[in-house]
Amino acid sequence: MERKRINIWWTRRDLRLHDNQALTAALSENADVVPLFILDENILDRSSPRRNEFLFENLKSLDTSLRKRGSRLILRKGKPLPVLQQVMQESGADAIFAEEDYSPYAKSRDKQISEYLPLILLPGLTIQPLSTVKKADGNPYTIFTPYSRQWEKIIQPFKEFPVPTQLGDIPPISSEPFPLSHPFPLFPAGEEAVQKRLMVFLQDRITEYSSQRDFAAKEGTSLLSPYFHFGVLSIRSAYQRAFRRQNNVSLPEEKEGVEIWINELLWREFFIMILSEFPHVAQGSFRKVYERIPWRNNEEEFNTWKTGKTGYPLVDAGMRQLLETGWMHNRTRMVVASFLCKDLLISWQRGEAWFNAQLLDGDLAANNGGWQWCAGCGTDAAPYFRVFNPITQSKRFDPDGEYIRAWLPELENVPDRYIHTPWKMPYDLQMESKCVIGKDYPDRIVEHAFARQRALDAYSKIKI
DNA sequence: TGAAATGTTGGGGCG
DNA sequence: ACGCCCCAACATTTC
Repeated sequence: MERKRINIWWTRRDLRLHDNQALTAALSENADVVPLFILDENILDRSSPRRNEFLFENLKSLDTSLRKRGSRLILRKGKPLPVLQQVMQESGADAIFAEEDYSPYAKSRDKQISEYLPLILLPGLTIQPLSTVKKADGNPYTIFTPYSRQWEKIIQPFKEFPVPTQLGDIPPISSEPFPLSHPFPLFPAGEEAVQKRLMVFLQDRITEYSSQRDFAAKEGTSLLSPYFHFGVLSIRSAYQRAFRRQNNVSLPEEKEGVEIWINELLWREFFIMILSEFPHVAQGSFRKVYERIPWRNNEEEFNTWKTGKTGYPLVDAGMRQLLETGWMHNRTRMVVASFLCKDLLISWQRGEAWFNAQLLDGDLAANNGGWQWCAGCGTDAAPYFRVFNPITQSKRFDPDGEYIRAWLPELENVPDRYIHTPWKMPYDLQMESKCVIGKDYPDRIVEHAFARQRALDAYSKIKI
């Protein structure tokens, strides 16, 4: 009798059992599957302790789901190639199945492994495989709008891959213990939790996404990004369900909410494509000329930005939300990024590195794309003269100062009238609100009108 | 997915 | 009735 096939399901950024093409392929021909995750120092050391913990939480959850199906997650530490060689040998596996990842490190890693081992890559990191969305001449898009039009034109209805009911026997091989980690109150780990979150969002909030998403204090966004980063939630499932939801709402503003949310998924896909096609963006500006911006890079000012002590309430609230929770509202991300690049003239790469060190959803493609967009040096970038006014943004998107007060307790008693501009408070009111400027809350690090002009001057110097 | 500066229009107050 | 001024509201241009 012929021996049963054994396949390794090497999970990397697809920590899920639902809609998983790589896992489905590993299970074909009735094979036994060895679920494997490799703790790769190349990645873990360059990531952040907090994001690693979030990863570990999700690994534990994946292990639990696998155990319910008579399997388990094998955890190994080390460099991927030798680890895979070892596990192949120990388990007698025939092939390795994994979801394709388009980031530079992942591509070179997988290419090297393919030279030695039967590694089969399958799509799933994006809604459509990257290679399908190209310009008529075969070149990649570099501008979002035509890219998204083409994307929508060629997308076909698809079936989600079902959750496997059982994964076969696992050979008696060893596994590392799971590293210590703690739960994140805002982002409960695991597929079950995220499925529920998606359902609630689609049911209750997505139709108001267009009108609510920019208000920093509200829960107007989906809060799904950390799950998308690790593939705990399938981007395809999320897209498909949102798309179906769009077809059963009737009011135009509700349709718009869904449409705009789907558009955000396409931005993600766009930036993954950009990083894949133009990997030099990980090293510097997409457009070379922007390497010449005369950044000031003042270390002290960079520190006040990181710790949320710039004296601009909305900026500081955002930075403290990031520091405390590992997440920041998207509107504030744009505001703090504009403030760093334009008002402080500190290199977008410094900001990118800090975000990457703090964010649970920190993702090279999206983070890099977002920062280059804000700095105005990217593919489909904001024009260099687009400088956010931190006060105007504050009044517009946190009108009652609810978000500001949530993250800046020292402004708790500042009256509404001064919540966006506490430095304008008369001294006796500062005393009364227990918020003396320069003592309880810092004075502005720089005056915006001056900083704006300075940024315009600096940027215009490098114009061709 | 901006903001500020500048230009235009139109209504109301007023001599 | 008329012209003039002021200014808000909106539109356009510029950075």
